[in-house]
Amino acid sequence: MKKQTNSLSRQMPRMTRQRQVILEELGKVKSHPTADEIYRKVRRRLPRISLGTVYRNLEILSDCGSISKLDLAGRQRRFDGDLTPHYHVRCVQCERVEDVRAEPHTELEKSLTDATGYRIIGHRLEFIGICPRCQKRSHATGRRAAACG
Amino acid sequence: MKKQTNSLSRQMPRMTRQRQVILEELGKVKSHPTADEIYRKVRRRLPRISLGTVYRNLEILSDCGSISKLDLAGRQRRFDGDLTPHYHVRCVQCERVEDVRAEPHTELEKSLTDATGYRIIGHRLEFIGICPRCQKRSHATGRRAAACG
DNA sequence: GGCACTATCAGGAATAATTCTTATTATGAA
DNA sequence: TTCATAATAAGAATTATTCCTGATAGTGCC
Ligand SMILES: [Mn+2]
Ligand SMILES: [Mn+2]
Ligand SMILES: [Zn+2]
Ligand SMILES: [Zn+2]
Repeated sequence: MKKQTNSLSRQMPRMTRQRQVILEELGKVKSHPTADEIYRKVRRRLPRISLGTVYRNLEILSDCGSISKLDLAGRQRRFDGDLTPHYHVRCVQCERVEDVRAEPHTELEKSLTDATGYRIIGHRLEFIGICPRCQKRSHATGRRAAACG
Repeated sequence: MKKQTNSLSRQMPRMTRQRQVILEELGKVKSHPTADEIYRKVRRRLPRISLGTVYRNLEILSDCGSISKLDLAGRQRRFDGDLTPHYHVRCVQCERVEDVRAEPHTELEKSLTDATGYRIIGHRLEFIGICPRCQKRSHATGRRAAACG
């Protein structure tokens, strides 16, 4: 329903305290936090910040190319401070999202223009699996399917 | 393209009129409609149906393997009556989603278990581009953003 | 410093998609 | 028919996100 904003389409505006802290907190983690996870982290340093400010600044930082907004499966948006091109793997049980270090498979896009008529500008590849933690737990308990960690 | 290990995990319950019409309407189209698009179609035949019933039955039909629930980018869920394995391409401008007829690239999943520790059960590959219709309409804005989800 | 101008803020309302609750109705077995 | 169960319509609730508003804070100019 929303129009897609072009990446790098916005000049970096002034770096406010809130924006700085959001950027720092996102840089600290290897996970791929949602807006409200970032909000909780940032609030420890800026207790008066609002969730709206977090959303707005994540959008701004993403627009000017300082962070990346992930478009993964699931209803909640996730953000990534790591700008190098990489894929992700998601645990179906605990929803954890981790990096997959691999060369982008640009060859996948070959010949698709002919096949579809679309001008192909990219692709999203996301692996689905069960993380080591959840594998261990399902062996141990033999049941349970949510909220690990 | 998640493997079909746990589809059919629910036995098909009785086929009600509402469920039947939802299935038929989804079977009619080549597009990948959202729940409310299906709701609008179905309502022409069953004007008293509720959106909640559409959601509930799409869930049930998907659980028992009669349709598939797509896990694409974007905040709105889409459904597909076509159960054969295939990929999709999404137009960034008009959000249209169309099929990509291609062999599943199962080789992508090779070696990921070693690299990540995850037990890989599938992958989701979605191409991003501009559809022929939107190419015609757009003003040569040469955007080039390789999005690797 | 004082002033205008603008960006950003906090807080909360609004929106959108989806799920849940409740009272009612349909189905089918005994 | 009687009864238990499954499914329904309607709408409330929830969740994630965006938008609005009035207040505040940074910037350039005098
Ligand atoms: Mn990452
Ligand atoms: Mn399809
Ligand atoms: Zn896990
Ligand atoms: Zn298009």
